[in-house]
Amino acid sequence: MTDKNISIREIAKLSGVSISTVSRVINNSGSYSQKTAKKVMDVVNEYDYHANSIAKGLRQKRTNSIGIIVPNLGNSFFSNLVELIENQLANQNYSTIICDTSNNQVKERKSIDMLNARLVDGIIVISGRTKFQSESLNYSVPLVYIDREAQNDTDYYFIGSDHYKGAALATNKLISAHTKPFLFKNEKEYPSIKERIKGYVDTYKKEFNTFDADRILVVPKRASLQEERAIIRSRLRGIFSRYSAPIGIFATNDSLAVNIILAARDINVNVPKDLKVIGFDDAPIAQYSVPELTTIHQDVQTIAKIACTKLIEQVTKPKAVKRPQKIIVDVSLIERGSA
Amino acid sequence: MTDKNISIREIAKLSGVSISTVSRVINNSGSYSQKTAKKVMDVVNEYDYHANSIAKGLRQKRTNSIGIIVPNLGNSFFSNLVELIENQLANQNYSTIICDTSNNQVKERKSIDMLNARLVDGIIVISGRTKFQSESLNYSVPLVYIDREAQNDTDYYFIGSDHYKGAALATNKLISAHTKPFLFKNEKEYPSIKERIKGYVDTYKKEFNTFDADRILVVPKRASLQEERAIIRSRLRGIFSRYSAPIGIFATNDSLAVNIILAARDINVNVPKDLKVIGFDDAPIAQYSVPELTTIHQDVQTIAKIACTKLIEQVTKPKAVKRPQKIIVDVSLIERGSA
DNA sequence: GTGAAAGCGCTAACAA
DNA sequence: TTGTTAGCGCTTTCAC
Repeated sequence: MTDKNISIREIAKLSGVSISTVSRVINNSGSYSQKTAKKVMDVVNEYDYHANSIAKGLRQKRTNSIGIIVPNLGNSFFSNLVELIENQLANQNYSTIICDTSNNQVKERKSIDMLNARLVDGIIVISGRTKFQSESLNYSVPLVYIDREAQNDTDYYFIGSDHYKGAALATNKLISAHTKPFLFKNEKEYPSIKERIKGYVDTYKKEFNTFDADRILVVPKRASLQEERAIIRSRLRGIFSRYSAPIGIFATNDSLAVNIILAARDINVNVPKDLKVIGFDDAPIAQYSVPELTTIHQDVQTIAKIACTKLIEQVTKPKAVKRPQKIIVDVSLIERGSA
Repeated sequence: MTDKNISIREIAKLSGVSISTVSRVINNSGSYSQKTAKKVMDVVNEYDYHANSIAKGLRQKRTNSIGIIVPNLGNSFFSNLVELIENQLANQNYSTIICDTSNNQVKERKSIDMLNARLVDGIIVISGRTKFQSESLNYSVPLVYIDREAQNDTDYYFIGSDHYKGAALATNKLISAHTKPFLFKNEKEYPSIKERIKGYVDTYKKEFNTFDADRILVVPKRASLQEERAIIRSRLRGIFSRYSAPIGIFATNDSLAVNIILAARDINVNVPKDLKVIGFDDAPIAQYSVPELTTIHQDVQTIAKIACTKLIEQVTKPKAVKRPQKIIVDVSLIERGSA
């Protein structure tokens, strides 16, 4: 292990040509003879030379790196997305600078400044708590939003699942199982969650021509799962005291849905016989509950692929960039045992 | 949104001083009067100037970025680790370049070359399938290994959980519940898993003065969880046909452990009465099984913290670097319902 | 086909 | 306290 990276200048010296010739050969640009190419490449290989991408970036104003802003890697939906995106980008020789904002707006702002200073070629913004501060970008870097649209920012691509349709699928499934479904949600209402609620409400109204707001129950976040399940149990008892089985519940995410199944078990309610539960996301956990969770599958693979394609398209052909688009990716109902 | 980042030269011009003075002010280095400082900062704020970190990096040979190599972000242990590390680093103004190698050695090699070319100030390598190819690094960048030691590479820090002790804790717990515990494992044997097995075997031998290799059962990975559970069921049936309840099982990871609980349920074996199961990792899933999983908690928080501290120590005080160390982080038994 | 030279934006001697 | 200047390693005109 030598202690220093060799530079293009030394390669030039060692192979007896000029720096510019070395540059041409290793970048396969301009013209050069096969003979010089071989001379140069031999030295390059011998010394395991790799161009300094910092210098290259400074010179070209193009760093072959993409920033990715994510609210919380602890959430499997996000970490899967990031993994898939990183893979796509790496295949095209882009490196990924990751910024986990912990759902914190100050960190989000700092991340953007940092990415900006690092001259990233593009940024992928994955859903976060609040409106993304794109106005704080002081230069025009290609931007793609996933899962949550930027408010007041129609200049960029947006890619997201069809949350509305997913909710409708779930609700209809519950209705056709002879229930008048309830909706369980957490407190926070991200735009994607709003869409799910809307899909549920509309579908419900369409079927029953009426909708009573207390069909929507809120499960606040608590420090421990135990406390959350206690809250769910009391909600469940409330429902079963006023309505008769079977009851249907559409939960706005899978961990909530599984917690409902577990709470039901605690109070001896049979799922799916007396209680039918459908979640959203198709998180790993959906396959570890008893019964396994029926849920709406988000096509993370496709979302990641489109996001990368569209971003790199903008990066490489800034001229050809069409009017920004809103791309909605289809979802599907995965029937397992819970409904 | 202006279309171009303003440079230090323009700030200098606008505030009527030289670029070196601007540099001194924004970096709070050298000396300058309060008056010039104010003049400069006013312009800096007005134009929302941020130093170009690429140029800075090229000049200083220090990029304030850290590379992190991870085998698979889909694994919650790894994604949690990465999230915590990213947070620590961001607090100290380092950005994180992430490389998900998908457990693929070619990608690992490519990642290292890339990080090398990007002049990262340090690299954190999180456990992967095979020996980390540190000899391919052609310059001496500080390196910290997490969860898997580099073979033939004693020049760097290593931080990992006390897998051996964790396994011993689990095994002893099972023994004190009057079982002669079995061990369930997947095919792959990472070094950390090897330690767990060793801890189990040693503890078993210590108690019973003998050890029979078919106490160790292998559950191969399959395309679907259903198939894996079918295999587990048959293993379980085999055990119950030859031994009487209660049976104890130490599983080398939590998802395997939860699958065992689910398989047991399928064949009407009561957990924890007739079958006691202990996992390893304390993954999120451990709290979603019925009964909840008793498991060994890895202190990811501490691991991340030490890794970052040690790495940044090496980055900032290369002289002061002590002899590399192997740091073992304590683990603990979390008693829930499954054992 | 090849080389010389300018310069990307910044920091860090060194002078003044 | 401040300014001048020389590069960091690379690409890219522009000559030859």
